[in-house]
Amino acid sequence: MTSLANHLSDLLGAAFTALDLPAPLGQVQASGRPDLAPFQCNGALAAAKIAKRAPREIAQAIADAIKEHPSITQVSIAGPGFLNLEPSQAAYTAQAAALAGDERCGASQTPTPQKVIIDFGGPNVAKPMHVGHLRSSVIGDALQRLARFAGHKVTSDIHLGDWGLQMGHLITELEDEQPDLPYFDAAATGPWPTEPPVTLDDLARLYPQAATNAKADEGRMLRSRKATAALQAGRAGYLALLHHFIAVSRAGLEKDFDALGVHFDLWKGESDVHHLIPAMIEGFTARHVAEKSDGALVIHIARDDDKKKQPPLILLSSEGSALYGTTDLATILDRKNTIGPDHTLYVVDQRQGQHFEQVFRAADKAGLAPQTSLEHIGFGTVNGTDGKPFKTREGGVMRLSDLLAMAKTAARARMAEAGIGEGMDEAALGDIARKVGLAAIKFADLRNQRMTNYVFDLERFTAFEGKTGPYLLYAAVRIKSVLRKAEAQGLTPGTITPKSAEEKALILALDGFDAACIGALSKRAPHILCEHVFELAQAFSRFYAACPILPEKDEAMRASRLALAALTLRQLECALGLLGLEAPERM
RNA sequence: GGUCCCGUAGCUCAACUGGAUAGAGCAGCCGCCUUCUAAGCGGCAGGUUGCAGGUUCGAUUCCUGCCGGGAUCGCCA
Repeated sequence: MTSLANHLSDLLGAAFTALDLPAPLGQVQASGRPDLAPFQCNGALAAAKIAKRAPREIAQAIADAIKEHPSITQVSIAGPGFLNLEPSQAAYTAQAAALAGDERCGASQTPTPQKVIIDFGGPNVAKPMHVGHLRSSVIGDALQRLARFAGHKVTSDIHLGDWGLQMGHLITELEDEQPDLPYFDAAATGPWPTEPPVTLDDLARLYPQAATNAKADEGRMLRSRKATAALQAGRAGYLALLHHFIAVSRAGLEKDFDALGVHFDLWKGESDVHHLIPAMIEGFTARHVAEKSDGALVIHIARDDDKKKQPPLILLSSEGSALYGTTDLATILDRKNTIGPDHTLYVVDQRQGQHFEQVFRAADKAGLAPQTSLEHIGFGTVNGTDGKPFKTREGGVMRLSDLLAMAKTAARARMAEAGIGEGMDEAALGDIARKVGLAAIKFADLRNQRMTNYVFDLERFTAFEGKTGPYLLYAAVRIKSVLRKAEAQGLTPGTITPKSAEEKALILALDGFDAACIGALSKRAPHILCEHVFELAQAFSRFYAACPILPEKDEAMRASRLALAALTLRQLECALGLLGLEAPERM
């Protein structure tokens, strides 16, 4: 189906074409002045430059050409040549019917499906999930859902950080604490204990400890780097430790991501492409893509027209170990061989922008993938209300699981206060609180433009009023309640025939879904969809306040409003789903 | 110091790639529950878009220069 805005754009486009002007000038958009008309077209102003004619004169010609069309009830010219368009009653009715009859609630599918990989630049095995991981998880998840919904073939990969220096840090730090473990004997070949020598808490403690020590002591750093190289060279005890670390870490991560409702097709990590590295590097060297520099093996990626100095990508450190960029290249190679993606998105902190620039250029230079097929989806850092990196009151990082628990508790308290869910069992209440708390957190994150730095404010995250996740859920829940009662009374929805301003406004809001999905995906900007869902929920709330549904005496009008409510719920739940939110039955 | 990003209401953020009177939410004030969930709805107030120039019919948006904040700059990720 076609949105009303697109339908009108086609109409205006034809009118522009008839004047020997480009059709895209006919682009119709939601009006910036909804008090004047719901839609506007600014093409006459741009056309004035091309045709060297007065903009109002062109606008008048366009208006004359379209004013008799059945979809339009009024067209007027304002200011320097804005065209204001008011759709006809027939257009509203037809559009509502089309939306109600469309399985996808008005959202189109891409005409050019692609194979897309979404790399979440996963958590580091050595560190627990904290609030900083929220962004990549939630943004990446919204993008994978949007891309799938649009018809692309998506493969998501958490892509754990499990192969670099952090493993050397963990190994050597553990050795200092428990030197008698069998893993540290260079000659030992196993078998190894099946019980992991560490817990999740141990990992969380060991890594920062080692990193701090190494920063202060060059000799300590060298031990970590040598251990990293030895691990990568295949030392059996270290590999056994690696597998323990990954298993312990993954068990914790699965719990966290499950609680967050984020799922991946692949749980790959850097260590999974280890076996590809030697041959890859050999090939690079043979083809003179890579060369020696200061004891390391590098790929030069600087270009003559660079404004900014581009340091080379380091493939092998002077200790002989692979680095972050090396495994990223090997991963691109692996994906080329196993999946053959058209496009790869890396949803990773903006601070790694330079790293990805290096990797993408190197991949292009080495013939692994064209640079245009690789895209870094950066985002701002998570700061506290003071503008500095977020810390708890005690000065530590806040764990994601603690944040989720807090939001859930706050939601539960709000329900008790409002007397919601009396008579329900504890499990059902907990499930509602979980959904509400999760919606609060996810929406608070997603509604921000991706690139700007992000202020983490616990109060805002657990707020349930205003422009929040729970507000959206609440709109859906109220519709569900109405529909339940309608069904109990044997009432059935009918043809949507909007009469009031609120009903028309709601149809227009519904009609914006397609543009929101396209915008959010093409700009990799979930906040555009957030904006749409909020406007939809708002339009519904106004309709709900102004237009009685069940108490309405006129049968046709009641059936019309019931159908409009049902349609709204369908799109609301669809859009919420794309953002990774879920509406309960009651709240 | 080089490069990049940011600066919009008291606070947190939008503004569909140059359009009309810069919009929301929170906080503040005033109304609305014996009609479907008040986690709601309506209204009021709140701005020289960091500063100064430039480009043009028109600038939060594009260009230049300042001021202020952040990120990053070869073997960490």
